[in-house]
Amino acid sequence: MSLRHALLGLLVFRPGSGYDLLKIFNTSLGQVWPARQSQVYGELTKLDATGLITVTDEGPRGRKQYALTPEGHAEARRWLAEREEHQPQRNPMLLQTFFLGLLPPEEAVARLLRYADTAAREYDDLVALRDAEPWDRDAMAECGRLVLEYGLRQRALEQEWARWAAERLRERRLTAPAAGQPEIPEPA
Amino acid sequence: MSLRHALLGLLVFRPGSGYDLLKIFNTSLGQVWPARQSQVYGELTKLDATGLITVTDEGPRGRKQYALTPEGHAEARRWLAEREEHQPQRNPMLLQTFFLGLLPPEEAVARLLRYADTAAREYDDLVALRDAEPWDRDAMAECGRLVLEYGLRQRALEQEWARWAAERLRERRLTAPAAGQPEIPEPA
DNA sequence: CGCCAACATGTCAAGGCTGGAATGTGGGAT
DNA sequence: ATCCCACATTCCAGCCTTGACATGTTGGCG
Repeated sequence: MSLRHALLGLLVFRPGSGYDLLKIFNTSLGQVWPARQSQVYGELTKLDATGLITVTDEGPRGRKQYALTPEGHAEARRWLAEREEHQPQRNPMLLQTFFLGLLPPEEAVARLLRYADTAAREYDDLVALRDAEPWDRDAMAECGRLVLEYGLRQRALEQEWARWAAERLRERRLTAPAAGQPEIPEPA
Repeated sequence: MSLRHALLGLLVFRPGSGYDLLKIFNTSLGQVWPARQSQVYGELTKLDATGLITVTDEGPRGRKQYALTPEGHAEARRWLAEREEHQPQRNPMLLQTFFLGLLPPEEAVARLLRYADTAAREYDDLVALRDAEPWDRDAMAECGRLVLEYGLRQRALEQEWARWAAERLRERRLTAPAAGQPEIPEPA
């Protein structure tokens, strides 16, 4: 339930409307904590009802500007101090990798190499982003830079790993031909 | 909705009961796709209702052994061939990192160094696992090894990144004292 | 002046996931 | 013979998330 805390965190910096917050989710924050429109508006309503945030201003198109209440500020502080133990992440790519042995070896290798390519492309995108943005505007940008760096390294890792895995599978195919296990071949 | 496919994938190798499958989720598979008991049993029931799996044997304590039907096999094949685009992962650690600028610098640095320590410990655990297991039993173990390697590299990355980030924050604290942004200090 | 892209919010059904509770059986160790 | 742990399943309330649909406004450009 950390969407709540992401919103509170953003509101510490400055008050904003659902629309404002949403824009942040669609760019930077969404890279580490995706959230849809309906979810953001819904959560804001709840947060308001709970008294953690409050409407401080109403603008043109029914715009409602939210800001933290003292309770909200306290909750943000509490959350930030808290240690969240990190549980395993759901990773579709690794899930498929787990079952890659069910594909014919050439296909499995090809798949891994495609992963590598994708990662390489994403890496380049992030590099471009890194070089385009001014990262010393404020504390949030400062930390955004840290998170971006993580993404960068992650993509590099993904690429190297996928190439390593492909190589390993290829070798295995040559030395140990058939491990006598079920496969999923082409459909008849 | 990939829990469904994880189950189908496992059942390609050998038939099994909910209990059997659950054990796999609690160890290897759960590292890339966590699932609780209630979810596994629920999904098996649905899968059975859909006709993708079927009960092939009933054992002692109401044990039901499931196996793939031809449709289930086809669906597993379909899924494995499919390219799932990977959307951003929710990452609680990075979410907190994003807001680390709200903490006093020393605390932020300490936090990052704790992340590094955790990652280091997890790394060691995975190394132990790597050296304990025989990874050439079958195709599933083979690929499990690939996934483990990913976890290994991931932990190494996390550690290095966290140290890098801590160092960067520390430097910044010395050169550019206050960025004139809101902070969350100690409670009064 | 008219139009459109951006602004701005609300609502809902359906499905996924969590966490807990409830229930009962059987094999092996003592 | 007994006991206990591992085996084994079912159900549920409640929250989170997704993906749509629905609706209306306004500032600025041509």
